[in-house]
Amino acid sequence: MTGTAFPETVRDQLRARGLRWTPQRRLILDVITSARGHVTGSEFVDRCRERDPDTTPSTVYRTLDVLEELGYLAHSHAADGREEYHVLPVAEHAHLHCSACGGSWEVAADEVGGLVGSLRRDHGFVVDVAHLTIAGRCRNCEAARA
Amino acid sequence: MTGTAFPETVRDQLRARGLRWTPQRRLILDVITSARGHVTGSEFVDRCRERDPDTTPSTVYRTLDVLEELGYLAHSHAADGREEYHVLPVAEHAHLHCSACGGSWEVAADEVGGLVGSLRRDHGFVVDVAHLTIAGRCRNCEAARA
DNA sequence: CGTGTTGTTGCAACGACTCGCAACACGGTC
DNA sequence: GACCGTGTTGCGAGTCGTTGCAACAACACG
Ligand SMILES: [Mn+2]
Ligand SMILES: [Mn+2]
Ligand SMILES: [Zn+2]
Ligand SMILES: [Zn+2]
Repeated sequence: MTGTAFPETVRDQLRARGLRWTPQRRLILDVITSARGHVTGSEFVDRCRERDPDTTPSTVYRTLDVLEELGYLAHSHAADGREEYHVLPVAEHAHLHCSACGGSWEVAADEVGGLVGSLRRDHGFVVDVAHLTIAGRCRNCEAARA
Repeated sequence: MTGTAFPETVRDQLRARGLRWTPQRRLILDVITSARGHVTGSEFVDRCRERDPDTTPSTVYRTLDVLEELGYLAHSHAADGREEYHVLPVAEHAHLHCSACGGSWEVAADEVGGLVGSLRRDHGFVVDVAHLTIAGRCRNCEAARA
């Protein structure tokens, strides 16, 4: 026996909350299912348009918002402020962005655990780790600066 | 005797690099001089327009870029990805943004020193602290969630 | 002071979202 | 299967920047 497929799980989750299952949402779920790693908002729009040229950006962005509220996605921002989405469930992580080469890396949640703990202790502030993007220079670019 | 005024210092810095001192840059420097705390890019455009209605956005944004390269400004991004500028020289700091109430706080550079050190040690990554924005929930909003 | 080089400006078009609103359609009900 | 209430879509307009390009002007030089 196999478990329920991902899109069907989401469908049931939506309906359980009084939300609707539509062809547009179905398409976006298919795109998510075949995605790996980070995908920007506009890349989602492009990928949806490949399968349905009538895709509207606002519908895509609104659906991504809904799916994020349901916990199926998390977004962060690249160094230029643009959105990047991550499909869940995966290990929670933050991001490193090199402003010199544009490269991007993931950082495990426990690597920023010290900071998360001290901000909570000293300021009562609860960090959203998945949204955290740290800009700077990667090892190679820093070395190349010599 | 008084030191050289801020705009004149910048003027000399620009000329020393083969860059030019223009009325538009002079105006932006005046706006910066009378600014306190965080100012977004579009707020800069608005404030310039108050003094000169002919101000063009692209000129403002390009000048802010130049001044950041010279080290007179630093920008970070609010939780929605929009730009925020800081006038320097001030103590280097990172930012906390509450995604519930929209509030914003500064975090001293040494409060994130542990993370900066471990990322450098473990990944060779050099963090740009001034660009760092940490999103989450502030003490009040976290308490109110109960 | 003209003159020429080259950095800058203004403009228009574009990219990445965001929002209000009216038409539409999902899906629970009879 | 028709009906209906409410969530959703598509659209147009708007916001916040970014970029290519031609006209312009700062300023070094003779
Ligand atoms: Mn940035
Ligand atoms: Mn965000
Ligand atoms: Zn790099
Ligand atoms: Zn708050």
